[in-house]
Amino acid sequence: MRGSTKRKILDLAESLLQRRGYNAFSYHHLSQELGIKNAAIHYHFPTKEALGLQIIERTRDRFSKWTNHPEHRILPTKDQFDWFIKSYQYNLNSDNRVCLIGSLATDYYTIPVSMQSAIHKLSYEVQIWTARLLDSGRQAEELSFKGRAQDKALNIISSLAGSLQLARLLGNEYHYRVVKQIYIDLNLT
Amino acid sequence: MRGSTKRKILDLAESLLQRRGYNAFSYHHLSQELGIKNAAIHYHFPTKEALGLQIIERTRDRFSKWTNHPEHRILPTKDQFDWFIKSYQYNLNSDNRVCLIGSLATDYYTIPVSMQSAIHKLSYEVQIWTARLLDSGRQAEELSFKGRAQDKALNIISSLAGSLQLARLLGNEYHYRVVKQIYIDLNLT
DNA sequence: GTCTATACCTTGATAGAC
DNA sequence: GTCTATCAAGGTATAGAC
Repeated sequence: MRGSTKRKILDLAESLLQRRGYNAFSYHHLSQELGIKNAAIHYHFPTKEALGLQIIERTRDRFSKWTNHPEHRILPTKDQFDWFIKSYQYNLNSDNRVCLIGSLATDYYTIPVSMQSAIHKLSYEVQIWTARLLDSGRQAEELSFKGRAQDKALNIISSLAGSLQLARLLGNEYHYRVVKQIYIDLNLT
Repeated sequence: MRGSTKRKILDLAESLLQRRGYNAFSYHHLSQELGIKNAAIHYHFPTKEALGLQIIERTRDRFSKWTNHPEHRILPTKDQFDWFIKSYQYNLNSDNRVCLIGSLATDYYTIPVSMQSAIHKLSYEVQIWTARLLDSGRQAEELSFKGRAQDKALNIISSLAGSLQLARLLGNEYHYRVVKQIYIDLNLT
C-alpha cells in the first residue's frame, strides 16, 4: 500500500467512482491521468472488481479506525456528529463527489457480487454507529428527537447521501441547508 | 405516443434507467426484452440522448399534471403529502428502482447536457412544490416543523431519494422506517 | 513495474432492403 | 416500422519483452 503508484491509482479511482459512477470510469481514464499505460494498472489491480473492492474496504477501514479510536469515542456527541457531517462535506468540496454508499447503491445491480457484499457491510456499520451515537446522545440530553434512534439514524444518513446528489442539480448551498435542518431537528446547536 | 412500441420502449427504458443507471442499460437490453432489433429502437429514438430526455420530460409532465390538477390542489396537506410519498414507494415496489432524480444525479457528469438541463428542471419543480406544501401546511396548522420550509423540503426530498438507495443495501423496511420518521418529525399522523 | 501489442467483447449508431 | 448487416469506438483483460 505504501507503493506510490498503487496508492495513486486507488485515490484516483475512488475519486472517479464517486464522481462518475462505477460504470463510467475506465482503466483508460486512470492511465491517462496518471501518465502510465493501462497494463500497469492491471499489474496493481488485476481486475476492475479488485480495484472497486479495495476502494470500499479502505473506506470501511477509515470509518472503523476513526469510530473505534479511544480518544474519539469519548468525545461529546456533537463533536462526533460534526466529524460525521464533515466527512460528507469533504466529498462535496472535492469535485462534487457523492458519498461512496450513494454511488454504489444506485449502481448496485450492475456491480460484482463481492462489491455488493462489501458496500452492504459498510452501510450496516455506518448505520449502527450513527444509531448508537444518537441514542446515547439523547440519553445524555445532548440532543433530542422523537421516535426510535435507528429510524432517525437512517433518516439522517439518507438525507446526507441524497443531499450530495441534489447539490449537483440545485447547487452546493442546498447541501448546507439540509445539514442546517438536520441540526435544527436534533436541537443540536 | 399512443404508438404501442414507442411507449413500451419508453416504459422499459425508464425502468432500466432507475434500476441500473444511465450507463448500464443499452439498446441491446431493450431490444432483447421487447423482442425487436436495436435498429427498430433507433427508429423511435434516434439517439440514447433523445430516449433519456423523453424519460425525464414524461416524468416532469406527470408531476406537473398531478400537482396542477384543480382537485388535487385543494386536498388537505396530508393527502397531498401522502401522494408524494407514494410516488417513491411505487419505485421501491417496482424492482427496487431508485427515483429518477437520484439515478441521474449520481450519473450527472456522464450524461448529455440536454439531460442535465432537464433533470435540473425536474428537481427544481419538485423542490418548489414541496416547499410550498410544507409552508402552507404549517400555516394551516396541519403539520409543524422548525426552520425554513425550503430547507425542510430539501431535507425530506434528499431523505426520500437516499432511502430508496439504502433500501437496496439494508432492506426495503428501512425505507418505510425513514418515511415513518419523516411523519413523526412533521407531527403529521 | 512498466511497456507494446493485441484479443475479444459490448456499445451506440447507420445504410439500405423489405 | 422492422429487418439484416455492418461499423467505429471504447471497454476489460492478457502475453510477453524490457
